[in-house]
Amino acid sequence: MKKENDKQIIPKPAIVRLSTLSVLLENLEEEGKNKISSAEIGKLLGVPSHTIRKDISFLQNVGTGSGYNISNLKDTIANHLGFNKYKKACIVGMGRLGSVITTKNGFYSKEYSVVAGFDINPSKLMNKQPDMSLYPMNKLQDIITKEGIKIGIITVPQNSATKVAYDLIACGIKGIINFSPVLIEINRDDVFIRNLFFAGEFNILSALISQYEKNKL
Amino acid sequence: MKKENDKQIIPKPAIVRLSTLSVLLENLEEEGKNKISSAEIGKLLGVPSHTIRKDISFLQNVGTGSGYNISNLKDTIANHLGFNKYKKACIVGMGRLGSVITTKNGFYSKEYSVVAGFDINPSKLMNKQPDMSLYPMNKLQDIITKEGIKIGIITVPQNSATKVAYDLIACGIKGIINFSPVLIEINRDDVFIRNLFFAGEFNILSALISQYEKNKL
DNA sequence: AGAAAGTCGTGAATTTATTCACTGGAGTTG
DNA sequence: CAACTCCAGTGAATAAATTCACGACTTTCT
Repeated sequence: MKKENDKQIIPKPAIVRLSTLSVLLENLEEEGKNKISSAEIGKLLGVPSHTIRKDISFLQNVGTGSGYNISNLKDTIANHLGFNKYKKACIVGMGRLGSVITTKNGFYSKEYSVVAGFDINPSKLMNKQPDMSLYPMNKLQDIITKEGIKIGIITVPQNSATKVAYDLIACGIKGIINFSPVLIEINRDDVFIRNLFFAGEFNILSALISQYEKNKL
Repeated sequence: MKKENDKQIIPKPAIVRLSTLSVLLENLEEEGKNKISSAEIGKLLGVPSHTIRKDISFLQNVGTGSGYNISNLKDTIANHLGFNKYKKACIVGMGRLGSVITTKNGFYSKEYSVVAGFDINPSKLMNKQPDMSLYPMNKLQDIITKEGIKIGIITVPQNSATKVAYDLIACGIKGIINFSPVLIEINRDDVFIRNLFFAGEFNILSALISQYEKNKL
């Protein structure tokens, strides 16, 4: 019932599940719910309850003996996984996609904020968004440094995505959400990229469905 | 050098890597490149070369002894993973996000097509897109059945996302790309969901960066 | 208060995925 | 054409992640 060595490594799949779980907890909290069991969480995440308990056990004890207090659990995950350290992001590419995902609506993150937007095209910089400043590309280094931004979003066309990624990394960005359908080659292990291109997601679903069909025979 | 039992199961992480690889190959092919080695692929995907070779070995032999022919490899992956079976998708929620991701630009998939869009709000159905038909929600079953659609995209607000998901599944959809920040509970193993909500991605990056910082000490 | 039902936490067992290490084919060079 | 280099494929070893099984704590019910 104790945990001394805090440097224990958490399996990457567990990190991903816990990160997703956190979004769920945020919503449940807003709905006024305050308690949840590992079995309920498991159903929502599509994994068995023991996987959830194991994941949470990499953090610290937080269960009450009868379910988890949602608010506590959410805070424990955030603290332990370091969500609170990197809350600001910037986005490069203020075209339609860039504008939409930085508009504060139901799809915008409640916990993070995109504080700066960049574009090569000065006319795009007129798409003023509240709570967000727009800059030309030559301000990249300045703003990222000044604001201490560690996460960048790439919504530029394919042909410039790689260059943008390298620029961001050179400015100290450590995490990238990439919507452009190109893979970015990086030779360092301190920078993380999440590729969200739709073609890839289609492929994955298609493959999973096919595998299921094939294996059930 | 042979592979009889085609029902061998492919590790899920391998499926995801191969699905992503396919997008990469598509791009390289367009650029006129026609050969690539496992080492090069590995750098782009951020994994070691032997992982790539192993992944590809779950398919069938396709290497030439000196690298892979890009076009062959792409076709082998597509055939083996069944990409060709499910090329049509539909989308529910024709708001700004829905409109943007179905606009045929650099972010739109080249290999798949969203053939139908649905929305509760009839006024949204005026956002006419070329190559895509828009319908009210009561046409869901009709169109999905008629077109044989197996993949659905959810871009509706949180409060209706779950219901939409269940409707889609009831209509025979087997794969869902969900942009709404809610987790959808499903009790069947033949339906797959990819959650692309941004808050989750932020959390994941934030956690990965923090873990790196912590473990490197 | 005692019994029963529900739930978490966790070391150990098991399963799954990755990495290793080596074989042999393919292209290249002198 | 012989020697060399590069690279894919793969069974076996290793590492990682998941699952199991059970002890301990909570709440509920009679």
